[in-house]
Amino acid sequence: MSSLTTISSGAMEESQEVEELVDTRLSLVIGAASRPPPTVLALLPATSPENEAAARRKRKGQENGAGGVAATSRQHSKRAKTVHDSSDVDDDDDDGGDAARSDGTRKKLRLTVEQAALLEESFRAHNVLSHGEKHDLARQLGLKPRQVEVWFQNRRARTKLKQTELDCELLRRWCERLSDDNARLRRELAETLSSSPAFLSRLTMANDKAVCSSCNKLTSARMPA
DNA sequence: TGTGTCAAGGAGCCGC
DNA sequence: GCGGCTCCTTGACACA
Repeated sequence: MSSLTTISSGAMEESQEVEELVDTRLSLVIGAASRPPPTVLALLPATSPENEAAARRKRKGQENGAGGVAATSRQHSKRAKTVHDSSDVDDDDDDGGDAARSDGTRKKLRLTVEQAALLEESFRAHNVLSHGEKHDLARQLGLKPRQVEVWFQNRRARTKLKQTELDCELLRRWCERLSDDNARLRRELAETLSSSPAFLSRLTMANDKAVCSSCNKLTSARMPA
């Protein structure tokens, strides 16, 4: 008798390794029960334009050395714009907000409870402001439009950070669960195989595989071309 | 005094 | 080319 128990081709079309079959097929069954939450799935591609842009920036930053950013004509034009931006706040002269002090240091603006509450409320309504909304809100709050804009930008960043933390946690739990399931199924399979040779034959037959009689492992039944 | 939080500055990207 | 966005960083401030 050969060391390989050859089994004829079965009905299954797939020609994956049986071990793969055990790993993936069974995991998929588990997967159906322990699928990652939608938010995590949405996160998985990790190739959103934003992420890619960030990665590009990071790479570029590294190329230019930590912190040292090459001065390009683009930067110069942007700098000019930024200067304009901070003064775009045409309206609302200095209300003490972020005004620089005479010694060059800047005074930190602390929003009042009322201001923060109103900002939160409008953020919940919609997290991006139109030009008009920004100015209206600024007038209501007695702040500069630029300050309202900055608050929304920072608020969006905080929201995103929170969501990322949440997704990481969900992903971590999902991985743990998959590992547990995988280990359990491996145990169950080993038990089944050792207690039921007939089952093993059916399994291998279905996948055109053979069982090595010495090590009991599954291998391809086909001869190399 | 060390640390966390948060408003603001600045660079770079993208869409119009 | 401009405006608005994100990301990263900085600096002021509160608090243990």
